[in-house]
Amino acid sequence: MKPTGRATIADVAEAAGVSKATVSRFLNHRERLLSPDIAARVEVAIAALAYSPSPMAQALSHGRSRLIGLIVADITNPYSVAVLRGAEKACQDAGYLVMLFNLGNESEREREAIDALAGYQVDGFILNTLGRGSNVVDAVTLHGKPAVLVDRRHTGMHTDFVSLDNHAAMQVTCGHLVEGGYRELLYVTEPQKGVSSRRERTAAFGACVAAHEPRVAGEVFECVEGESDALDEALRALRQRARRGRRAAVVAGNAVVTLRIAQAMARLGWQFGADLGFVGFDDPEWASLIGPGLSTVAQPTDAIGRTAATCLIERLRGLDAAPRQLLLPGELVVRGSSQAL
Amino acid sequence: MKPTGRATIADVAEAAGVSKATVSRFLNHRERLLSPDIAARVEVAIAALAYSPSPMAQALSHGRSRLIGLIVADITNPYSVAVLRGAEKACQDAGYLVMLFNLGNESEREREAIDALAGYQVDGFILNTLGRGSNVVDAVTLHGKPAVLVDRRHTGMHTDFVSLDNHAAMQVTCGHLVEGGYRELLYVTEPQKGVSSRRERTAAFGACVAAHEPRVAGEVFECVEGESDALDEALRALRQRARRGRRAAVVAGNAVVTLRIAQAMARLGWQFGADLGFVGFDDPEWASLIGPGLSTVAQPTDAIGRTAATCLIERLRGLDAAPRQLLLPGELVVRGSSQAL
DNA sequence: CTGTTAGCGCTTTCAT
DNA sequence: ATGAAAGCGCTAACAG
Repeated sequence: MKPTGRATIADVAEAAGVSKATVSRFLNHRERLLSPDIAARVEVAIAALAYSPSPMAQALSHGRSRLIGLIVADITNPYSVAVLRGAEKACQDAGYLVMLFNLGNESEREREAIDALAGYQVDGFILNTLGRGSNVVDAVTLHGKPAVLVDRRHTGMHTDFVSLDNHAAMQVTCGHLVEGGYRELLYVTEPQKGVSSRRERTAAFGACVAAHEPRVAGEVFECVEGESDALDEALRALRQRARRGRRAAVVAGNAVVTLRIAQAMARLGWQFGADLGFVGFDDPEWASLIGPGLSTVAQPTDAIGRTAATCLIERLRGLDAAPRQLLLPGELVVRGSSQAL
Repeated sequence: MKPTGRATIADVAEAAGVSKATVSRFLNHRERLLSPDIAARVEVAIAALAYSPSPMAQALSHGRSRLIGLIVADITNPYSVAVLRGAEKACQDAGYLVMLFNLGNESEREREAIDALAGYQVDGFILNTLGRGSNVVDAVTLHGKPAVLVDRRHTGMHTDFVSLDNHAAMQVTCGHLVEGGYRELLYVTEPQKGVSSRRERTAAFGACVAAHEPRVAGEVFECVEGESDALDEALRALRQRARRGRRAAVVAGNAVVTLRIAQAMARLGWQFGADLGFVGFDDPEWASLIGPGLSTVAQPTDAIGRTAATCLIERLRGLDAAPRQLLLPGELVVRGSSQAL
């Protein structure tokens, strides 16, 4: 047995009585430039030896790895995982394997991640990263590989971009609340910093409120990790404002915030819907379990991941169009927490 | 510019005025067999060219890839993700990269996954797979790579194994319930099939009940996906039995079942604790939000992943001990759903 | 100590 | 249509 235990292209060549080049041609150009009888002999030999080519060697020689590098800001985030899942599926279907790099929320590691992945000759990148310092731009373009951004834009980055249609989703959400009689709205987001999705959603919220003014009033609260007192206070203030017949509702900017608000309400002993309207972004599995049910904006995470992978693979196959923006629609799932009066 | 854009070992060699072999030695054997002045020259050249070796080429030549293949039965499962996270961290710390393969619950793909990963010369495997048909055994040993199993054993597989200490965890759980006055216990699990963790937990439950007999009675219910009626019925039956002063409690075998039971209770309009005691396995984020709080057995998922990776890396570094079994302790988190009377 | 030489497994001109 | 040979970037004998 060979050191690796696996048959090599040389073994197949010998078994078939042809040259390595011929076997390689059979692999890559199939029927195109091979006489049928030779092709048949090679095919038999391959089957007999259970040969399968080494992607590593192929990558080294041909420059392609059939690998896609996926960089995720925080794999703890269910949203990221859901996207990852969709992307991974699409990649596998297209014959690509995913190499995963988790930043664990340490944005400094972005560069490291890209370099590491590039070292393995990944054919392209799917990036769902922090995006504060956009040094990614250089890093990626430096390696000359195509990339697609998910959920978070990088200013000045000339690539495909896939994300929830934040503006439309927010519009539906606010519309639903206003229609249900809610007049005092509070939007809670994680600190916006440079994260584009957070800024877009916040901006969209502002626009929606503006569109309904002066019937409706809206505020934004940045919810910092660990400072739950501040959140409680913000909720209390919201409820104060609601007193004179204007129902109040809170809108959460993402899954993390949704959870924090739910925890805050539990601390305060309030009921969703009854004491305060509530719509969460992202649709956690527990949304239907809690109180009268939690209304949410569900993201098409699987489709987002899938779309991102598909975009990238199209580029890898040579598509040379202008950078695309794919905004997928969210779905407002109405449950008890935002019921009309 | 070179085709890849990156400097190669040859470039460095030329810049330093030495041979490629010397550069390679500098990389791999550092100070050992190099004269200080040459080493210095190489070091300068490397820095000047921002050279970093191609892991691909190294893998091809030296047989090592610094890659670890991680196969996961279902990345949708938060447990798997948590483990993945821990493992990925430990791998990165040790200079390894993770190649992820998600089976998406299709056990047939196990073989495909192993072969694909082996093709990329992964140095070893971390397996959290289905384990019904243990053809994995052959596949892995065939490629002659070390592997560590997480959560699920494969009978006859001669490798390290990392998991929750199911027996101890179940013992604590049942002890807690019995002490709290619960006498009619129902253990709900997904269909056991060949999955070792499910069988172990079920067996442990049986043993615990036996230890408390005849004071305590216990039953096991296999909860099939989609057949929620059957689950409702089982819960009703449990409550029937509880009537004559014997409090009843249900124990969930994993996170999926925990969720299903919570949903069933919502359907039935029952309250945890009050109407029925409840302890879940795995500690979902919503455990504290629902009703009086859901008691759970929290798994040390991060430690499990970390330990698995560490085990594997030790093997890669040459450790040649007998297969180890690392059972990590769970933690019973008591909340309102299993309160004593 | 250092350079030379051969591969690792595959693709790809360039001849034939 | 097929084979021979060079080379992808690196490591590992083998010589000096």
